[in-house]
Amino acid sequence: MRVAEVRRYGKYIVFDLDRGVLAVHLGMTGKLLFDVPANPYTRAVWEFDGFSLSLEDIRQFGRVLWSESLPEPVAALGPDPLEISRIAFNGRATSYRTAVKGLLLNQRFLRGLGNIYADELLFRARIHPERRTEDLPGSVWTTLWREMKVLLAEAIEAGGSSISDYVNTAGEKGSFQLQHQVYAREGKPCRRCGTVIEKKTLQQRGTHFCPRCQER
DNA sequence: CAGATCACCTGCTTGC
DNA sequence: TGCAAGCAGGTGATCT
Repeated sequence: MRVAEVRRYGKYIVFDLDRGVLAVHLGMTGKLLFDVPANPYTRAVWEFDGFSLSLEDIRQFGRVLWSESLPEPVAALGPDPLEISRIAFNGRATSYRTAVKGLLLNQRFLRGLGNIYADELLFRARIHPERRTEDLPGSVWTTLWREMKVLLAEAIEAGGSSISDYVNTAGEKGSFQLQHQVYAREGKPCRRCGTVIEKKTLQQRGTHFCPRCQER
């Protein structure tokens, strides 16, 4: 069995094989690591000529899918945030009726945004996370689209956000957590206006925002 | 049917 | 110090 290509597809890592497509989701605590000894959290090991690839996952929220073609849960995901045009973004956004934060986390809307980047994006766009999507004018979607591109580019440049577990395949942490404006900064002053950052639970997710910069 | 809530799992932090 | 409760980069199943 050969791996023809490895690509990212939303939060999935997709392996195109001789036969079929393998998709790995890391969940909250999953890691794909080369050449490490097995431990109690090792969930899978792929042996190649001269090296191995292990999936470690403490909380077991990760998963491995295989199908003759792109597995259905993967194929059902929305467009990639890095690729979507402004027109397409604005067009898709208006077909949902929910809190804007919930929309950003909906992988059928866009594939790949998670809790950290939803919060950071809403802060940059100065949108309150509970604002209803149906109430947001086109200009706001354009702002979200533009800020999303900038935010993700900066986060990728910094190697992502390592809160506790995340590392790349070389075992290295990212540094974007140092640039977070609101995520995990509740009780601290807003870097833009000094107001105390708040945290509340929204749709079961910790949601961080500046009550002044992001008025309802 | 879309949107909201629950459930899954383990480890670490927090508060009494 | 000890222990239980609460919380964590996510999402499929199950409700309303």
